Amino acid sequence: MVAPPAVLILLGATATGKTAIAVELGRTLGGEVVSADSRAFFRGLDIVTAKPSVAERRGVPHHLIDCVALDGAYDAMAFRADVERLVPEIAGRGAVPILAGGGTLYVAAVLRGIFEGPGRSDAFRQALDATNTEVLHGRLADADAVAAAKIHPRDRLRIVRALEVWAQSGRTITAWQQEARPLAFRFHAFGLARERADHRAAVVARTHEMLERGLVDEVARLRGAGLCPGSQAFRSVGVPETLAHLDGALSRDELLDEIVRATWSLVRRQSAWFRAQPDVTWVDVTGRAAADVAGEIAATWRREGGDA
RNA sequence: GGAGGGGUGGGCGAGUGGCCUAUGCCACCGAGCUGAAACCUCGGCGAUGUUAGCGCAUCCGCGGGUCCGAAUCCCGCCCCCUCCG
Repeated sequence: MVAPPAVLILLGATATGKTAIAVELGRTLGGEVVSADSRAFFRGLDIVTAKPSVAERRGVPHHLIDCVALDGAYDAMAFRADVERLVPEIAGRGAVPILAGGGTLYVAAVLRGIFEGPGRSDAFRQALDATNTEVLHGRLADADAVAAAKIHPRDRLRIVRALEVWAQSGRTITAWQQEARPLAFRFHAFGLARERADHRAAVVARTHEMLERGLVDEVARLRGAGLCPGSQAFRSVGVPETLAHLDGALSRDELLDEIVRATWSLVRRQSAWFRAQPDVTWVDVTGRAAADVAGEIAATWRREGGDA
């Protein structure tokens, strides 16, 4: 019996340096990076998402970057399927699969698993458009009391999803969720932690850098290329803010402040989620070079026989 | 120098005699999250002194006063803004 492939997972909020550390790890361990960044999927979002350029990847193969059109859609189930396909391919080449990213739902879909019930139905959702959220919550309470108790009456997104699953399959989302299983690989998760003040400074520096690299021009170009408000790509930190700046609603300084604030808030949400994850080996990156951190992670990985 | 407006918790700002143990927003902090997740949602949160903590006391520019009761009314002072000289 062949042991399932081992996967190195690198968790880190925005601006913890995980992109550079993943590249270092790829070089030291002989690995390939699978991006779990919910924005790097989209073609065209380069500067706003601080996507690593080909030069920055330094010869380390990267997957799931630029795999979706700007106005396209992607979701956690698709991501899981991609990872399920990519990991054995990478391991088959004798390389270490390095799953790196800050997309919490996407990482969860792999680590915790995601149930295989019915997918999204736009027709179903449209039919609910006119109905008040609390009414929908009441309907959910009738169908699935457990889910209704867990989901706040005002959390429309999740209420709708639960009703959608119920309507399409005749089974409750609660029942489905219990069947979710992690992908059948061996995982070792490393989390990158950074002291708050230092982390905050990194967010500011990163935002300055984006502006210098041409954030405003990039977003202007994307608007011309059909970036529309309803799309997933539009909902990226920095995009709405920059559009407001292009329309004259924000000065350049205000734009900077707004992006820093939105990014920080993202960092906090990501951190809260990662913090709650079990079985994560935490590594403090404060004030350290990427190579140094990667060296520590690689050593632990080898010691624990990650690829044994 | 004259006339008017204003000083409220980290920021903006409401409150103009008792319901102020000061609304709201922002920032900040925490939490939830199972096919949009960089989404969506909920909670906490003024200052100082004192205390192990619960708590208690004081604080709405500063100092007095009126009143049973003052962020709110009166007097004085300080500071800011606008206009006139």
